[in-house]
Amino acid sequence: MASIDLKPASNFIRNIIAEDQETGKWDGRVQTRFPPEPNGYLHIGHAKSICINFGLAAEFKGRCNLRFDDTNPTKEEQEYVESIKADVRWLGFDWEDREFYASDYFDTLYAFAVDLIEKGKAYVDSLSAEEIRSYRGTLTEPGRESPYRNRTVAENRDLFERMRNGEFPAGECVLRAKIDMASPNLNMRDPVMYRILFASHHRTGDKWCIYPTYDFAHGQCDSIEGITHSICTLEFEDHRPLYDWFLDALEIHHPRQIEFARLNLTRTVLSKRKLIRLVEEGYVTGWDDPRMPTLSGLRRRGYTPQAIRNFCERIGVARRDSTVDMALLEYCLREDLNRTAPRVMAVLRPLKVVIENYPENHTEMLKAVNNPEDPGMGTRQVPFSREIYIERGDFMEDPPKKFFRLSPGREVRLRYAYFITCVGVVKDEKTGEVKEVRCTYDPATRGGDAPDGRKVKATLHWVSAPQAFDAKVRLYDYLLNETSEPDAGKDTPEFKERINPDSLTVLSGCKLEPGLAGALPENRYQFERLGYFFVDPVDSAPGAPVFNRTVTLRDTWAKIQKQSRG
RNA sequence: UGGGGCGUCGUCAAGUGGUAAGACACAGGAUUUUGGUUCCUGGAUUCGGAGGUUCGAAUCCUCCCGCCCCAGCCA
Repeated sequence: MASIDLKPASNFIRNIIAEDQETGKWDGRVQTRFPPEPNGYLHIGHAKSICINFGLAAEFKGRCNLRFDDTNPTKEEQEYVESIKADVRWLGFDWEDREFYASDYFDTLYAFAVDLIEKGKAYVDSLSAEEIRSYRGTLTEPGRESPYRNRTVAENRDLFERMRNGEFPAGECVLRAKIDMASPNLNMRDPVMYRILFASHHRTGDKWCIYPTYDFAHGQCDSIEGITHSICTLEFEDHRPLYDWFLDALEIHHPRQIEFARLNLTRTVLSKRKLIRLVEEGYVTGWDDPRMPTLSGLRRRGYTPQAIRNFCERIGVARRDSTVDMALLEYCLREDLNRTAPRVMAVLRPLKVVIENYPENHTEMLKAVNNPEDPGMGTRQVPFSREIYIERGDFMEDPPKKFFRLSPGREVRLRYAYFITCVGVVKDEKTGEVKEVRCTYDPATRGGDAPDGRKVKATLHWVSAPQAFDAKVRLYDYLLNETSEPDAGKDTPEFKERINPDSLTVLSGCKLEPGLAGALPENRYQFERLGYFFVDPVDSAPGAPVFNRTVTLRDTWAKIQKQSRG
């Protein structure tokens, strides 16, 4: 089936590149990169960046590199590079043979540093970390120059080499750029270029005991890779003058940096720090918990790469801070799943219905359509018998005016089966709870059409009791409750107070049509009238699938109920 | 109170001097064996505010207001 790739809409980065192509600024070349730090899992905010970088490169017949910014061995691990690669691949992007690491360039970066020392533009500082901080000044006051700032080139060269040789303990000294301690831009107040870290690196092992800072590495890595458009988020805008300074001082290729606003989403968190707290404090089961906005979480929830890519195209790219409504993500998901997911009948909260005038010990097979949106997906047979299950919520003994499902005396259609009429209920004597509904059926309505043309207001899904397959189903809801503050500003309650205690509901004994016994991990289905479900690849066992609700169907009735409740 | 950004419908977002795209959400209606899908229809006399330039401004100028980022040897 044709996919639903959207035509690109105008955004300022696309416009810049298009203009560069027209003017031949980069000789028609477009080279971007997605530069994650391998210190955590990717989330949907990263997906935005991935789609921008890989998407723009593809659109303009360019290339996009995958580069790991692994300059801090104390935080980075191989496990993360593997998960990042898996996530980017899953999203549908291919970096071919262009898998790079900042650590690939450590030798070059070291040479760059020496070059700056030779040019008198870098020096070894022996101030402590605390001293450097206090010498830096504040937002409103200029900093002071380090007493070590005017060491000779020879001395700096010697000291830096000794740093590299491991002659100093961590923290003893650092290499700094000699720029301007009075700059109103704090990034220009002699930033640290190299620090001593006796940590083994996931790729270079113990080869180095000094590591470049992000600020000294990022721009040069982009330069080395011949990046034309260095796309990053807004918080790096203040660093741009510094990157420019390094590139100019080093006299090397100078990419153009373009900043855009990071993604924020309602009803969830996207900051790495908060995500870690959710995991570590046990609010979720892990980084791939289906409630998490991580790509691994969304994948396990049942999201499709196509839906996420379309979402990223629809949200646009701009420089203003914004928070996208989760409803848009869900819209993109349903749009994709509606076309592709086979329909099936499943009763989550079963209520038994006995059809009094249907023969006992009899079973017949009825034809059901697999996907009304795609006739090519064919049909299947489902069993029907005297006892069936319907959804508890589809029956009301004393219904309000707008409820038009089953209730005493009312006739409804059982999808693909018969019209049935409620003729009575059986209640628990003590609690008054409805235990069973008694109905009669009209044999003339087989398949769901009345020959006399009479209409019915509702069509219910159902599952034949004797053949029903029992399974566990998990219903997921948003991680966070709604906030009255539209934008998560300073005055919003601490996010933990907003955590939704009902983000997970586990249902067992759900009644599914028998064909689902063979559901395989990662299969997707639409449970008619309920939503889209995904067979969990971790918790399912052969013959015992566990279904995760990916997203509900749009539910007008639920909306009406919510409104009438006030 | 230093520097850097940003303010267009409830939420995203086009638009860059010629008279406010689109999407989601929302509200009506039609079709429907999923209260699903699909399909119509409705909505900013107005672009943070106030002045100014101009025949004409969301787009140019001035002032003001609000929000975000920066004081890691994190990225």
